[in-house]
Amino acid sequence: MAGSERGPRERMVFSAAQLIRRDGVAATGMREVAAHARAPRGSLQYYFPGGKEQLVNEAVGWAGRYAADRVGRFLAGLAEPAPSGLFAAMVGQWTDEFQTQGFGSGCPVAAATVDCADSAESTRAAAGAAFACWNAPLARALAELGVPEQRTGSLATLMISALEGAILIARAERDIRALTTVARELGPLLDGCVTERA
Amino acid sequence: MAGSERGPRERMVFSAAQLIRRDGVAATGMREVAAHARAPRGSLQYYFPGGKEQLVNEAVGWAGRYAADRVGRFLAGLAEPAPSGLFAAMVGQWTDEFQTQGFGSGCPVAAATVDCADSAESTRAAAGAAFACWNAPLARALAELGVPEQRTGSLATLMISALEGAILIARAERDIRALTTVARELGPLLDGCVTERA
DNA sequence: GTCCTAGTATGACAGCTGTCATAGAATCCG
DNA sequence: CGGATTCTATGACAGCTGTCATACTAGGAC
Repeated sequence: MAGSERGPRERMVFSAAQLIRRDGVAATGMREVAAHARAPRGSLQYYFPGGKEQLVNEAVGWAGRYAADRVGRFLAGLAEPAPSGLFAAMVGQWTDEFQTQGFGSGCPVAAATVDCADSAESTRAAAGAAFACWNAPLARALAELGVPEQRTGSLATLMISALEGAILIARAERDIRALTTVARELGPLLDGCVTERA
Repeated sequence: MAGSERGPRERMVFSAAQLIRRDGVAATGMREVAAHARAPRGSLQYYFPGGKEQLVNEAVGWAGRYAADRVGRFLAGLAEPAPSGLFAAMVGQWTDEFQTQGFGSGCPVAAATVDCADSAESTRAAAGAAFACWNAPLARALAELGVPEQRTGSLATLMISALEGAILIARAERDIRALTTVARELGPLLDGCVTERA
């Protein structure tokens, strides 16, 4: 999660995502984003003529694509292929972050949803798209792991739901307990859905 | 969810919870809370000398107690006692709200967590307490439904996680699909944990 | 050289935020 | 009646927000 070589525009989107997932959308200022990205403040209105809403939407979209990409990498890196292992890898990314970086930051898509679902329609739509963008490759991965097609979408939604909720609880409690719990309880269920060998 | 007969202080806490769950903590102003509660603005500093943080914390605490109370009512009103039915009732409360009131508002505890976990330690603690306050009666209810003691806490956490995550997705997509999905997929798993008859 | 464009730099704007100081009403006690 | 307590009213404060207008610099095209 390091970003420094890219252009100022990309750095600002990346920084926006980072600040949003820490403080929420409303508490994240544009001047702050520029400073965090070490980008000139004058470039904000140049790259983002749509204002803060555009910047936030792009940050949310970036986060969705990032999550989607990771699914593929987790699937490829699985020791033994099983849905429970994939879910454990997704959860593990968060337990690792919380244990090494602290509980300061959560999911930027969740933050955008909570802060903008009723106040900025385009941002709400961006968050919806981000979740969909995350769900699709996850469902494909489940299919590859032997889950019958008609359930892959539902199970992917369940996995994302449980993960997002556990992230919330973990941050509130400053304890990864909720994350390890959902991984442990959901894993067997997911594996129980496998009917074919890939 | 109507509050009008109580005193101004309670009305302000209640209004704060409503506004927070709609717009998030940062976007909710104190003047707005007073206006929404039809309470005098001058009373804010009188009832909440701790400022906005105190008001937010009390709203979060109220929400946690409200959720905990509902678990008992759901359990009592269950047609046939099973964990899946309890979970369906919890989910149903949200599908009902979304379908009748729209997707404008989510969970206030989630909003407080997202907005304050890294910026207001006391609010983060209040959110953690709210989740714990919700988890306890839910775990007890599962025990009463025949789930062995050592798993009740874990399953309660899984239920709350999945519900909170599905609320997020539903708001982002403006579709209750995620909620019905988690209820359908998680129900059988929950029932499968029942070993004793109550 | 000039011209054009991409990107940057500032400063100002109105609007809102939470907080505080201070004064005022209302209500009950004795 | 006086007096105390509880609650309300109001105006001001510094600080921050997103946005805009405007002027500037760099770098290449020709």
